[in-house]
Amino acid sequence: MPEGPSIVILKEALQLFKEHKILKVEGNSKIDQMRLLHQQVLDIKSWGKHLLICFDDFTVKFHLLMFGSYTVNSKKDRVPRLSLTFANGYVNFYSCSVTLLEGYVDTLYDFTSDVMNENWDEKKALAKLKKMPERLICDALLDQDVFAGVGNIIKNETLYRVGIHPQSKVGNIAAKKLKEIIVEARNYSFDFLKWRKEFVLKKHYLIYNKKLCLKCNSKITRANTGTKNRRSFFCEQCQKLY
DNA sequence: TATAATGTTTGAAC
DNA sequence: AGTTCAAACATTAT
Repeated sequence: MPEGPSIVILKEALQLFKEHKILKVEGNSKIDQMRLLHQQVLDIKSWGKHLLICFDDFTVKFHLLMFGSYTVNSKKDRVPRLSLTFANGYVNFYSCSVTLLEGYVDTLYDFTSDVMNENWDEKKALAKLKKMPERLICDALLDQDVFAGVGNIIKNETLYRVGIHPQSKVGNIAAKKLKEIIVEARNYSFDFLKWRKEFVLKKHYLIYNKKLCLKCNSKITRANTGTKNRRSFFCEQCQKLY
């Protein structure tokens, strides 16, 4: 469910509630639910893996973490974390993190660091990478301050596409190559979005969960890498270690 | 059926 | 006081 492109799909699914008033709030979330009641939704946005329901002086942030889910105009057989009812339908969120942030959304988020956002800024991403020469690229790609929205699947697929070993040190990668990674992280994220919408994401994996390299037919290495210790799939032949 | 997985925050331990 | 790391949360496909 929860890498950036999936949250874009969620955001799009909720646009019908924009400018509508909340008629009912339910769920086991500990946030001050009454704060939302009778309020008008001004906007519904996403930033990386965050879904943001925006009101004039506060913002409700949803993070689906690993297992979160949602339904629109239908319900699951368990208590939702939060349920919002409008005149034209309702949305339920399950097993996710919900936080109420004070202030209007644009004062809280920098959308230039969201790979899915129209204001994504490659140059800022490059500048941030240059400040972390000791980090491994597998960790840097998962850093939400640099690549908001990139998750473990996007990380692996991006690195395979650009031919870079996940355990390469950022400082050892030439700026030109870093730019390629930055461009491809966004490119692949949009491919992910398109394929996810068509329910064909998995069949387009080139490396994630694969056994053999599609380019050279050698065995794909699977290992937990970086300080984040997340699963990496890579081809020792086709992905250069810097 | 047991396991592992698209993620992040928290707080204990050092 | 700063860093590190395990625990917690929670669902579903294999």
